[in-house]
Amino acid sequence: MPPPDPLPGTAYGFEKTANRLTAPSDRFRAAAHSSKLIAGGQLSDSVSAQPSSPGLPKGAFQVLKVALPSPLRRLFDYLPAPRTPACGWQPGLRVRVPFGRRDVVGVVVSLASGSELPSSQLRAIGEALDEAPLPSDWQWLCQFAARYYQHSLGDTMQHAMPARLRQGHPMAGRTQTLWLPLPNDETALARAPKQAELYALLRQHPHGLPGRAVSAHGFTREQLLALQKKGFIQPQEITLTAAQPTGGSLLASPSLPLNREQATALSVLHEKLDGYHPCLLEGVTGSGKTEIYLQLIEALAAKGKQSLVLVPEIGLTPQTLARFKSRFRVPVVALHSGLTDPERLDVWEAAANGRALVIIGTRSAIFTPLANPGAIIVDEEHDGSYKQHDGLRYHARDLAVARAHYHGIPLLLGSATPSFESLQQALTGAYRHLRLTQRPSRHPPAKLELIDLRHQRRQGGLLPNAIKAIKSTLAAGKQALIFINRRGFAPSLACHSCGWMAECGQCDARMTLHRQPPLLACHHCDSRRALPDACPDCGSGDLRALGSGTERTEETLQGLFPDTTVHRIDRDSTRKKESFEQVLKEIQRGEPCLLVGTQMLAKGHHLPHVTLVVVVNADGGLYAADFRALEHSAQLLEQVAGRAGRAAHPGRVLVQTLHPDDPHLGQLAEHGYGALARNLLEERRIAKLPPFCFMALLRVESPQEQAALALAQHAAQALRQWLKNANVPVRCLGPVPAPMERRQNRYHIHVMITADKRSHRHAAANWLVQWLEANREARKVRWSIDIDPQTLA
DNA sequence: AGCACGCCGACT
DNA sequence: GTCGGCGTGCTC
Repeated sequence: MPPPDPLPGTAYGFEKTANRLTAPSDRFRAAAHSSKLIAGGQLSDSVSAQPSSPGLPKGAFQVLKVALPSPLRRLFDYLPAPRTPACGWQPGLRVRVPFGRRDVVGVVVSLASGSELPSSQLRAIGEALDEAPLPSDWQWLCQFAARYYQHSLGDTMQHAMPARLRQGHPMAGRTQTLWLPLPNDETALARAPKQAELYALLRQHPHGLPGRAVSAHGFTREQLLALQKKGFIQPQEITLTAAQPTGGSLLASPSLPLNREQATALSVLHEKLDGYHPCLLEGVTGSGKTEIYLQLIEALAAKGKQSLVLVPEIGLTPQTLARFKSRFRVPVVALHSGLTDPERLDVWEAAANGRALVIIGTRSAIFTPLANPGAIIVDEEHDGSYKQHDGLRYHARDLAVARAHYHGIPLLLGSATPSFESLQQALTGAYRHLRLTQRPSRHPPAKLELIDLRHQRRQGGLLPNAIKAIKSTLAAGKQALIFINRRGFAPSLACHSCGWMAECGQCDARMTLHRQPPLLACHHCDSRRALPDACPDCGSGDLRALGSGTERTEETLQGLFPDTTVHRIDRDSTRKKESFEQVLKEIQRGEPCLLVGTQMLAKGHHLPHVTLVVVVNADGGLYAADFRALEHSAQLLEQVAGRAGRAAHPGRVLVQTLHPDDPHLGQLAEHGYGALARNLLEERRIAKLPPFCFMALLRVESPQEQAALALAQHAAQALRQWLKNANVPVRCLGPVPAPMERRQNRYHIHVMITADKRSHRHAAANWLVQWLEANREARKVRWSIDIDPQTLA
């Protein structure tokens, strides 16, 4: 049976709680039904939080609907715990409940007067974990994300809260024991030399030392307790906070002077610091986008408002952080992978209660609650790391749009190479469009020089002309960056006698040849194999490496330039923590050297001494099946090219290609990303591809190809039937095998859904998910739905 | 997702 | 005789 009403608001009792979760701004109420919420189109009613009649149920409620950490897309009814929390029962309370035969942490979503189940089947909440609900903006965002991405609300909430809260730890700030010295007669410690030593140490710290520092000095807990017993010291519990308010002026260091473009952009932003104002800041590499962010943050901080800054995964470097922290005297906190769980909770709390004025983080930071939201800034908004590729498959940039709208605050999307979604919004005027075209160095961005790979000998993937250019760059005392998008020594190993190729046993992929250490590795699963001495098929010893990866190019260059340092920078070479930072520091010192690396090098890093960039092969995205491949490839090329000549020296960018006549590549080389992007947008419009349509992708996977295919087929069939009957204008394609059908011995099948309107796509995706949840066959096969998929792989 | 229950194969 | 494989089903 098809599920009931797939259109607005059946899941999660959403309407019931929406009234408690509506935006603080009145503007939101007015706009809720008509505004463009997410890049690229109208927000459907069915996705928004609908303001509804206020108030809790009139009669005495009897049950609490709780979101639990489970993939099940529904809420569970519970009776109240014996003890009522200080705030009374209300949505947003974290609770511990019995679930099956274990105890789990959940969040109360709504109160109801009764349950569909007889009360004899209901269990009581174990306890409320907090005395006040979780922040309402956080609740709203979880609700929104769960609905928009068709994900379990409980699971979404688990994902969106810090691990400590997920595990049921109390919200109260982290405490630490400080040991304070008391005045006493130390001669009494003559017979306890260790204790005397410890006492002396603490005397030097009249404000106390934390226990950890004491043990770091080599003292034991027993010694501390002995001293306490004798009245020499006393412990003090203090609450640690991520951000201590700091007095005095806002800025720790002065703002930088702005050029005219920057000043114009900033004054436009300053005009509207209140209300939802989405804005695309399209600025070429080195045009000073960060300075705009900093001065916008400054203006908001002056009014006591918080700024949430999202940066790409690899963008959250100590340097970026230092730049923000050293500018402001106000509390700046960062959410990065290096934090411990308690530290993360600290940051969360500091943001939730308004103590932290600047919050910087990667993708998941979009779920940080804000007490006084001022603006959301998404740096490098086109970056792929904003999209989560498993579980809750959210796009942090899109949630940022939704959130800025909800709060009624400005949204600033910055990029040198904007995503087509954001660019289209800017071109239609839905977003304000600010452009920065000047670089402080006054050099125009280096043009790409295409060089023909066909019919030419190459060494380590490099053409003679490229090698010549590298040579003269080194001779001039500069650095060159060689960009290859392939790790390892060579992308494959082949037998020249019989044509055998090293293939992964678990994936439809070739194995990559590595030299350090020597082995064959699959880059799509974790399988690796020893290097064969001879061809496993024909026994020939004539095995050859095909193509070049970073290792091979590094080796070739080291051979060609034995007196020059060659740094290889990829996931393999920088596996050890800190080593990347170390190498970057050395590079920034400016000795002539060569950098060979993957994407890691392409993005964001300041490499002032690089004057030559060589792209070993630009063809990766040119003729790929994925309709976004060209967009991503153009972004990457433009970003790499931006590494050349950032400081006082003009740069060159050599792009090796098998298709020097390709019109897209030609346009990128001649007129830059902006021109190509605008052109490709027209192609997308004609082909009715995003951002001119809305997609959802059903992925089905199973170790048995037939099982995956059968489910996908039945799902597609059922959906088509429903679309026809309900007269919903949505297209359904497939099932088709995924581009790499077999990965880790699992077969991947896709069904694609496209619609002209977001609301129609939402209705179809929602129906499909409910059909799958109710389907027995679907329980045996793994499936997931990807809303706004970024890649079709 | 967990975590049971349940019914068939090789082992102390 | 049991330990344990993963199929099936449930969680308010």
